[in-house]
Amino acid sequence: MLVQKWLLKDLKSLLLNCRNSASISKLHALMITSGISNKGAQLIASYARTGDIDMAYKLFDNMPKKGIDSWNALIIAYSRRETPAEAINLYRKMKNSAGVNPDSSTFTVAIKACTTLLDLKSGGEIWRDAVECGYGGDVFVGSSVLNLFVRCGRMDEAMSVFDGMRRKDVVSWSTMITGLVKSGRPREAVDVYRRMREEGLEGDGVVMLALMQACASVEDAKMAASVHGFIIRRGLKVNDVMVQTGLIDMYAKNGKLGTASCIFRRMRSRNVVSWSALISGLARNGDAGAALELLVEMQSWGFEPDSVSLVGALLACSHLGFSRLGREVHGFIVRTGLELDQVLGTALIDMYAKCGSLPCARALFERMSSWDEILWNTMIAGYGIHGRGEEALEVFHRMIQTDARPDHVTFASLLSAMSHSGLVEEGKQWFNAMIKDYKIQPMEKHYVSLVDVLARGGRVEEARSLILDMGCEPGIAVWVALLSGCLNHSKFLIGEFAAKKVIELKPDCPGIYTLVSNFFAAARKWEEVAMVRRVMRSAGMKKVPGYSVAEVSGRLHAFVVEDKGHPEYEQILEIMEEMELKMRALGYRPKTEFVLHDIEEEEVKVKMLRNHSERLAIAFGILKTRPGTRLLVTKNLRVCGDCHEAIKFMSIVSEREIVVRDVKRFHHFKNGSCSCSDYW
DNA sequence: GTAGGGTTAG
Repeated sequence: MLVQKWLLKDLKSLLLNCRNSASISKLHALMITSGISNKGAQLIASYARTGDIDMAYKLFDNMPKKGIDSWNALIIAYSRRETPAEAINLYRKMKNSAGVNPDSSTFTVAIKACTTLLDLKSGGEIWRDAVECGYGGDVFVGSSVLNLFVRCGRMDEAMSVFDGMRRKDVVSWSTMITGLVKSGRPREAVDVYRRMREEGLEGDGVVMLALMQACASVEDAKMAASVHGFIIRRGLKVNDVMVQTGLIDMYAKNGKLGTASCIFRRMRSRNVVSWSALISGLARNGDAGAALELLVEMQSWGFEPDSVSLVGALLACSHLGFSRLGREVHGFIVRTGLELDQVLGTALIDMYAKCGSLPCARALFERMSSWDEILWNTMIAGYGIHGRGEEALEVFHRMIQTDARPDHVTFASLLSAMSHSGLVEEGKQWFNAMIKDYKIQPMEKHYVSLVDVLARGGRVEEARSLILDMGCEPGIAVWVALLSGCLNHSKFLIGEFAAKKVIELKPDCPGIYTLVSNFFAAARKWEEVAMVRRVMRSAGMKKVPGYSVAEVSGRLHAFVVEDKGHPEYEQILEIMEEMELKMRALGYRPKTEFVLHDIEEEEVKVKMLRNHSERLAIAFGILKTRPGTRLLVTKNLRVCGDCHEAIKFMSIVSEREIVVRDVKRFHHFKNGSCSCSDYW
């Protein structure tokens, strides 16, 4: 009797404390001898918790009268054991047996099981049952079905359930906010957050994390500052690694690399995620060098890079044209046996393509085990920047034979590949197919490529009509494309029209002024040439500092214009002048119209051209390598027209293959010619 | 309900 009393009092905690199935059995036996029979559900839960699901099931099966608690205990057990399908089956079994009514936890757990399986059909069915049984407004059931819809990407359904919930707690609000962010609707996420505040609820850490992601994707500096301020004011886990990492990511994606680095430096503890967040942020926002330094530093602190940090590093290699390090990253992946998933594979393929190793890119592409849209797009774009339109088309044709759906990026890459290879008919054909067969509304970038391909082919009238028929207001890029075609084909009438539009739209980069000025010079309109210079001066435009990077013997060397600070500047000039004599003998004449300063002396202009960063980088490469070597130089702006001509001659006199990648495309210089047919 | 990753173009 005493045992029975004691058992009843503490049975729950006793059962909870049982670590293994055997000790539960002992208690179970004691319960039977003491005549306790109303704790079946707790026994089932305890057996299940220790992993003895068979015993739990046996017990359940032998129960003469199964109450809701017992059903729930078993359903929970199955859903916890990563056998959610079993949990759903059990739910259905319960529904069909008479005398039991599911309660809030039954529905919550059953719907959760459906969420794990992303089984929208069963989940919706159970949700309907819940509404029928009067649980439609239950906050737990509501949150679980909310989560189901969110995970399955059904935000509109989620929103309607959310609006119907009588009571909302922080979890339901944050599920909604997180869901909107994850499905690419950050502005609506912020709106929901505002509503939450209006209803008198404060966001917690999870909500803040979601808001940081929202700010990261829309570059809302004001919102970003207010989220950060809120975190500080509330003292909201300020030192929490997750929150700090969220802040780093947010600031980095907003281009505030200084703030991001500052927060990173002040962190008391970091993990791989925090390191990777900053590495990716730096790589994406153009500080590739800092990204790579951080990767090295990370390792010196004992953190092994994972696939995310390596993707960031590969992005940095792509930017810099650092093929040696890119290959080393690939080697590291192979050595450490890191799984080559779609994202990592894509980053590697992109790196090989942008570092000039198309065969490596293609070989890796063929060895992938599955191909998603982004992977196809990457390969198409890779051929595109190298002016290999035929191969780009071949890959595209293979793509449309699979279940991959070409998207706007696919066509942007494909059309740009057509324009870089002069495939006019194909460009037109696929532009039309994009609209008609793939139901993709053309965006400005698609128009730019098509105008480019037409104008390059000399069909400037057609290109102009296309611009005038655009559904939206034509931006500067389409006029620039038209103008370059007009310059190439000496179409001065339409060209003048385009040139005026370009000036009207106030270009913000010197290269475009060069184009306009060169066009007017070719048309012998000297007054307009002077006008362009005036406009250019008064615009006070931001001049992006140009630089070129050469990879020589596996190391990177950066050069700016007239790089007097370089330790070997004198030797570089020497070899350059030496080469120039031979180049002139072969017919090279400097195109001084590419000097956009008001300078009279021809000799000074020539000197300025000689000092362009790409030329210094190439001369350095020639100085440091043997004939026959392939040089790779990347430039952050476009290669100037005179350099383009000069490098052709440099490839002859230096007996080297010179590959220059500028912002637009690759130029392969070999034996005095370049892979691209025209400069503009 | 919990932070970081790949493709366009200039």
